[in-house]
Amino acid sequence: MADHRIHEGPQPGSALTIGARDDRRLTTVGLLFESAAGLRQVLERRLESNAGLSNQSFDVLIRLARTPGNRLRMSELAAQTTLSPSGLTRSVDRLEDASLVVREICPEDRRGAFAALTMQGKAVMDEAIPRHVAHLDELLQGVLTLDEEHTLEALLRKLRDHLFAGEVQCAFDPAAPDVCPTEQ
Amino acid sequence: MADHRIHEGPQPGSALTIGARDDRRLTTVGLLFESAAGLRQVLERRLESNAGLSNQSFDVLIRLARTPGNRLRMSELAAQTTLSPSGLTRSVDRLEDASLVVREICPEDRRGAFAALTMQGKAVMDEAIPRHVAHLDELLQGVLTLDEEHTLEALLRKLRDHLFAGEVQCAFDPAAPDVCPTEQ
DNA sequence: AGATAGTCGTTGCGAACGCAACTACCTTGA
DNA sequence: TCAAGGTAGTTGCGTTCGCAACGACTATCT
Repeated sequence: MADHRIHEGPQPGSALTIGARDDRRLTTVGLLFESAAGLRQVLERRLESNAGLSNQSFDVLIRLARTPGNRLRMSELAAQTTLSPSGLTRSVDRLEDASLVVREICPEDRRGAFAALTMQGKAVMDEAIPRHVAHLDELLQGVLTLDEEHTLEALLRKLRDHLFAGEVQCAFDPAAPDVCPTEQ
Repeated sequence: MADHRIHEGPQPGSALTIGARDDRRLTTVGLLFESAAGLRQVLERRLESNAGLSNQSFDVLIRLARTPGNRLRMSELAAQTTLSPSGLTRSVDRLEDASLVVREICPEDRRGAFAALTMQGKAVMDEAIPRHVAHLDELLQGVLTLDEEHTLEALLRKLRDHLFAGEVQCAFDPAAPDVCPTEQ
């Protein structure tokens, strides 16, 4: 059971029959959402029991852990995580309550603030990251070949870059789809 | 700006340097999450202004719209959407308040309930779905070739099936990774 | 038939989020 | 120098969600 999760093709009798091409795209984005949601769910479960961290907290922490100096501006962190400024504020509040992160004032811009990993936060991540990676390996073992993983990564990167490029650009010219500079 | 959204490789100086292979997988899942989040955000914005629907409501409604009879058991709907039973209850509550859906009792199992599209709900979806598809086409136009889209779909399907198969199986034997029957 | 266990859906509760409004600060230009 | 406008981050408020507990019903077993 638990199959036919998504519309695997519309029923011919339905009054809402959709063209096959349209349907394919609908299915693809459905798969994207389901994959992300499924992965998130599995990872969150394990992350919770391993380190007592939500997926969201882990996302913030790993970006700090992987930044030289282990600190990042709040705005930078908000941009990197898919979180609104207010959402990030609360998230950092929680991490600060848990003594994993501290806020540091920014000397050059006194409006700004850094979120910085504490010693304890670093220790937690030093343990949590390898576990997380191991879990990921275990989870993805045998699903995709190395080639397929590379392909998937490349396609997703293309998609993501396009989506966010379009978003940034809308301020200037919504009609120009691919002018925005991308990384690398 | 708005680039380097995700860790595009760890800094060599970082104390938390991670093996390159591990890093790649971390990046891939990061891309998966970001793509889904980005797409969700863009679609939601448009969906909201076009039909006054949240992405979540649309997800429920489209599954009803594409089912013969335009009705589905609550539990079925909960399984199809990535929503807990309680989450689905509230969602259907909202849709019922909006007169897009009605609950119908299930004669064969008097515990159960159907969620069924109302006339108005069907009318809304008859208009919303083509718009949504058009938006999707516009959004994805020129990002991926047809081949790439097919490849992406196939890879995502593999991934999703594996994730959910593992989830279901855990109840029986967590060590057996690919016994669960899949669709098609 | 009657007791027990399991399933379907709903509700109380607390957690997390986004939006809009706000404060504090920086920047630009007269 | 000082005013006007923009930016960084926080907070009030409303919304949505999942978990756990519950009531209603069904299935199973004796």
